[in-house]
Amino acid sequence: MESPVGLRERKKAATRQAVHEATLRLTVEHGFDHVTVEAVADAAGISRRTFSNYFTNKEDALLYGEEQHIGALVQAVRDRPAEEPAWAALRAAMAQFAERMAPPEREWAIRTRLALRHPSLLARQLANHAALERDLADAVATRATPSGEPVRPFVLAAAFLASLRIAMRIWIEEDEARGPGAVIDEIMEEMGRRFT
Amino acid sequence: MESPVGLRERKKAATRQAVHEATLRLTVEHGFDHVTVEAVADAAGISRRTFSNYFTNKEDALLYGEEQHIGALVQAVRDRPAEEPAWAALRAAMAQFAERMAPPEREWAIRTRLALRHPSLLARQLANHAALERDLADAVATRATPSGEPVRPFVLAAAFLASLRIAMRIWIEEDEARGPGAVIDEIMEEMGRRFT
DNA sequence: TGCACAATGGGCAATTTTGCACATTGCGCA
DNA sequence: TGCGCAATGTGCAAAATTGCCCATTGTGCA
Repeated sequence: MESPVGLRERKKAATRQAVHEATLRLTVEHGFDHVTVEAVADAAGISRRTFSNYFTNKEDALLYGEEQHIGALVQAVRDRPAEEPAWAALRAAMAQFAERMAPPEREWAIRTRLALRHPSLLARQLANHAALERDLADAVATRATPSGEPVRPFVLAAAFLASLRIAMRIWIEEDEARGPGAVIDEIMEEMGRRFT
Repeated sequence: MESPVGLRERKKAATRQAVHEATLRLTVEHGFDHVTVEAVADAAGISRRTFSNYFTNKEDALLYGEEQHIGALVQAVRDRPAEEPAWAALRAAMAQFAERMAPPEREWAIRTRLALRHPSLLARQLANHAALERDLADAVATRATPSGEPVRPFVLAAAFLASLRIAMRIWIEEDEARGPGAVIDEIMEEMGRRFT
């Protein structure tokens, strides 16, 4: 499945991930402004200087995970069989993508959202989101849709991402003890009726 | 208490310790001859080449822990108050030395002893033991003893180490659920009556 | 208002780790 | 008995990490 990556690259990836996670954890715990690069470096077991070798600043380190997820999701869509209809491909990619990551905990999800709501991060997140929407539209552009107008892929991608956001919001707000995947399924199902 | 060691040195020490522990664990599990340097390096998360940067061979890596303990014990004796009598210093050093390391588990101790009983290790262990005896004798040479003949320090050190070996043997063989420290105390007490 | 100071970004050299090549050694098996 | 091969030790260059440096920026306090 994976290409035979050497020790060097594996360690680099592990360090990058560790730095990202340390940044996220400390930010959720203390707030973005109260976390220093030095504290992150300490938590990740590297020097402050080495932090700079991996990320140019805290924002990069913090959003790295999200950007990874975005890339992975887009790739998952691209990897779906070419003949699969657009909406089905999006849902299937989401499903196999979701099962690859640890099930998020409600409390943590809430705190993370709060932590990420920070001025110096918003612009970047907006841009990421736009890029994701564009890439998803790209990835399903050649697939079958109910009617098949040229503009449709963008609408599809937007609807898909909107469903995702809505599902997360509902999951966070509701009391039921079900995972986010279940809510996502529900909303996707509802939204999907309009696009299949 | 500790000198302000930098990140670099701390990491080096950690790696060296990790390599040693990986060597010990794999040796106990599979036997000295069935453990390759490569396997040790993998288990320690470093490359085979880096192993060579820390130890010249498996023997070194395996006996590193023991040699560390030896050094620590000798140092502990040296750190005792100068006016403390010889045997008391040895016992006190042993006590404070023992409480610094994790309480060994019987099964593990047995396996370790067996694993270390290997031709290519024996000579080195003998030498280490002799050195320890010499260093301990040195460390108590200036201290008060019951009669104070010049040769006495060597006898003292030998008796001390013999007590240690006997205590370990008894501890390994007996069924009682007490730690090795208790047995050591008992034997030291008995042996000590002849030297105080 | 201006200064002291912490945080940061990045240049640079020293040190460490890695990957690779090559020679040597010891052992099992044809 | 001799060959094939895995394991090992080591030289070397590339890459990564660290420590130390200094300039810049932002902030709180005198």
